[in-house]
Amino acid sequence: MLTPAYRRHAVVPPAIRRLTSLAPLDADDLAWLAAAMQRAHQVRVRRELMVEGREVVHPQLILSGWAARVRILLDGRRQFLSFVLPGDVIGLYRQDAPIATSTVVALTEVSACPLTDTDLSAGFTQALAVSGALDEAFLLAQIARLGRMSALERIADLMLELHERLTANGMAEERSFDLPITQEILADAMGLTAVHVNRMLQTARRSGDLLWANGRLTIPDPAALARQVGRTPTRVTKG
Amino acid sequence: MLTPAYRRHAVVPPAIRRLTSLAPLDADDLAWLAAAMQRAHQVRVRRELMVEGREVVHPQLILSGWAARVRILLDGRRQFLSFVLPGDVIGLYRQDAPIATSTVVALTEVSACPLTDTDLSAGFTQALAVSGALDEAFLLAQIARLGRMSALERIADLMLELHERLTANGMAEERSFDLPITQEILADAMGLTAVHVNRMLQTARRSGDLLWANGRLTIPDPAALARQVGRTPTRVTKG
DNA sequence: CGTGCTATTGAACCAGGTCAAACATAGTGG
DNA sequence: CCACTATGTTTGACCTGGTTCAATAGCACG
Repeated sequence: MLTPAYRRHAVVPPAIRRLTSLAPLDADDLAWLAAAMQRAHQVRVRRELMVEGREVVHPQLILSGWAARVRILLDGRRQFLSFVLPGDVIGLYRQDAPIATSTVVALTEVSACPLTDTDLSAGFTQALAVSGALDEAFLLAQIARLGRMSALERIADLMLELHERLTANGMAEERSFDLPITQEILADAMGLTAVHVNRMLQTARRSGDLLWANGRLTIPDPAALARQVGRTPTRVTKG
Repeated sequence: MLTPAYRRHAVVPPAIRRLTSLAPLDADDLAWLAAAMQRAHQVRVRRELMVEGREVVHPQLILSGWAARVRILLDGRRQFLSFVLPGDVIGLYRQDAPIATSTVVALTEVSACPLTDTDLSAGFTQALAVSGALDEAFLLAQIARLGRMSALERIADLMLELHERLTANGMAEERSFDLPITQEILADAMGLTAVHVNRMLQTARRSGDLLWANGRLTIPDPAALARQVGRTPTRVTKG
């Protein structure tokens, strides 16, 4: 067996980084994963990886780029349900003949690979289970944000969540990460208008809580901000 | 084998009614279910069926009564994440050593039974998978409501959702159902204040969209209201 | 009858929305 | 190299849906 590509590089790809952090994967698991990653395909910005109501062929593992689950109301109002990051899996359902419960759209150029049944080795199953549980936890957090937090709190809380998730797959620094979205997208994720998001970001910048410039978000003091908005790390397994 | 209790009655219990509507259950499945239901226990109003962050022992099937998943912020703000109705399953995780991602609290007296591993027969697995997918779909709907709908739309949309769910387990009439909650609970579910919920309910009543009196909610014309708020039935499987 | 919810109403207030214009910035094609 | 277009950010003035606070009323229950 050849040494997988990621072993020859200094950096482990985000998707592998994340999955191995969810459950211990052995050599077999990693080999399957490497094979799956061979089948990666690119998705252009604004294109859909999955469409609500349509039948799901197979789950997909995101390898790079940002995507989001989205729902559009009849009059055009748009709500992003969650962000989809490298290492995330979409379209994983356990029932027969599943249809997608939401549309997933690429926010940047995205690379993703299908996960066929044969990819689901032992260690993998556990990793996907944990991943699914985390997905749910993030949906719950999103509900609490939209329902009961102020605009400023929502933004701070989301940024901390993204920082947490991007840290898990090696895409974040100690106190910053690339944030390749527009203020309008952030607004549609937080149930706000772009104008108000802009103003709140300025407020956050003035108070030194959040700096966002040139596509990079900086949280000067993540721990302090987390304390301030009452956020605790998301956990779904014991130990 | 004795005839299960529900066969001797004219009405099928809501939990069984719902589960059989999610996937065909054979005699074996139903026998297991009947056995599980023997182990039912009661939970008093305001008591918790499950606590966020605590390890989950086994999943529980709700047999009667209303519950809700809830999150409380540090300063006391409360957000209900979803309603839990008879036939719903809570605490079903696929990973090892799972911890609950949210607290589930009884809104009325609740009867629930644990689902031990032995309960998970063949047909059951599919039913639980569909149930899980529906749960997720309802969380997504909740996000869209909170993020992008007006107070009136949120209430109408939620009532239609509840009507849909209660119809599935036989607890709703053609155009009405029992709604055993307070306006304050509804407010905390919709990210509003009780005062505003009260006013919007009056508006809905005046316009003839929604009538709520004596713990019973009536939707004079469900189809028309659904059209009005742009709601389509929640589906997660083909066919 | 008091005590404790829950529902209802009124009045003042404000977080966030709306509308519209200005200002970047980056392609892109001539 | 310069319009020209397109997309994103920023700002100002004004507006409104929903909140807040406080008081009243209805009702079940011990």
